Amino acid sequence: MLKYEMVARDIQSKISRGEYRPNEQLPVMSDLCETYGVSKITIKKAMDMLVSRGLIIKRRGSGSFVKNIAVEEINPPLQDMSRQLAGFTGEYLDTGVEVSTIVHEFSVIQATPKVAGRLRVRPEDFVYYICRTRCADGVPQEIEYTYMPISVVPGLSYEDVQGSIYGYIERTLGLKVYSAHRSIRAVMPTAEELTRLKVGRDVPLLEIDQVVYLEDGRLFEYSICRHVGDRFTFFSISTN
Amino acid sequence: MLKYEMVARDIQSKISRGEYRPNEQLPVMSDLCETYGVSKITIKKAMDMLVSRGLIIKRRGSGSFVKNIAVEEINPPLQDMSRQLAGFTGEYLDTGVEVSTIVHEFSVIQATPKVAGRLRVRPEDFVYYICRTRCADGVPQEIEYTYMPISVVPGLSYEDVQGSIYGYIERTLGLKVYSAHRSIRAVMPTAEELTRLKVGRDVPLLEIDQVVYLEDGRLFEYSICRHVGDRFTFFSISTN
DNA sequence: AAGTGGTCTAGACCACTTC
DNA sequence: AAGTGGTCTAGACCACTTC
Repeated sequence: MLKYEMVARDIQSKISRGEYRPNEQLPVMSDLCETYGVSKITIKKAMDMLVSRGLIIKRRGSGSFVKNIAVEEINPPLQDMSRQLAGFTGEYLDTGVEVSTIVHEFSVIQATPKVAGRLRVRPEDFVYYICRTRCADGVPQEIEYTYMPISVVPGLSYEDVQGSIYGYIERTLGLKVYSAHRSIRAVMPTAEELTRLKVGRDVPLLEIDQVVYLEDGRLFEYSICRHVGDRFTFFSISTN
Repeated sequence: MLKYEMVARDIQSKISRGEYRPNEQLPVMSDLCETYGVSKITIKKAMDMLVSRGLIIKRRGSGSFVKNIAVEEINPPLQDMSRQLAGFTGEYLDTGVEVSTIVHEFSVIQATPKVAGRLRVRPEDFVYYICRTRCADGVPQEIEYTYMPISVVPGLSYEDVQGSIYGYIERTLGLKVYSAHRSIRAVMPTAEELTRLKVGRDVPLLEIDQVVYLEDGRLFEYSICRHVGDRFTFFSISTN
């Protein structure tokens, strides 16, 4: 266990136990160095983690303070960022929810100009096109329109597409998903989506348009994912 | 100018000029130390900034790589995170767009249980309730339902509410907005919103539910903001 | 003037990947 | 074995806030 992780974890547990209370000033860094027997830069790194988790605030010249947050928001931290890249299957891991998939289309096509632009391949290059409805306990949650260059994700089979594509990429190909660039909008379902998602025509969808990168910097996915409005929430913490 | 900022800026400009190309490996840290005449930890901090901006990827044991991104995405970086806390007025600063506001309601009420819970005040405490439609060049963009404890934001006047509340908080009260915790969903407009936002009943809205914190850790705002669907996009970059 | 957190260094040691 | 980035230290110096 890394030192800064241990310190961050300990301070976080003190906040959640009420030992450090909302709006209270935390001990100064030099005191924390003594308490934990670590250097200043290690304390700083631990505090920076707590800032990015939305738990504390730092002010140069004045000190660090616990945010006025509810205990429920502390543990686990406000959003489970670690699952934002896990994919649909990963999202429901260990939740006891049964995930199922309806494959509407799985084909290899030549990239349209728009898809080629987003995937950064040439317009004539071959890409997989996959359209799937993802369900939780049998209830449709989202519909995905996914494009992947066959050169980056070779050997994808119908069985993989019925299950977890990320599972295939990580376990079979040995690649690691690294980051996603997303934009989010509200949209209405198309006629086709109405039946596939089993929603009324007055139900809005949250559309996430994203490109996803591997650990080696290569772009392997462009996808548009449309979530049923009343069944999905996206979390975000911004800090100055 | 801080050293790590200078280094980050220089590497970023080399990426945008094509000197470092997509998927190319960057010089190793020890070389960058020599090139810029700074220590390893300063290089690391600069590279970490580029990772969080979505431009590069780091792999322990193998090196750092430029992501396969389009030049247009590089400069300015993928989303202007710095404006995510600027408020509606700040968002349009220096864009030449004329921002206007329609105040539907501005009152002091006793916090309902829900609002008290979100604002972390007692249910009987007084809070401002402000409902406004915000327009850009006369076109309605969003409707805001805002709650603020009068104890944290004293002296708010009708004039402030017609303009920028954040301007009042920062310039008159001398407080600084620090961070926001948000959740995002897709919703349909109410009958009232149809007329206020001048949209059809088939236009979805992007709802952002947020609490906002000051630099001293105090919670000063709970707001629900509903953006017209085809006129708003929210950006996000996730990294493992 | 005193106290806060932020930047930066030189260098030791470590975890991981590649060969 | 060699090369990569990551963690950590002790300490200098700095920017900013508070009194």
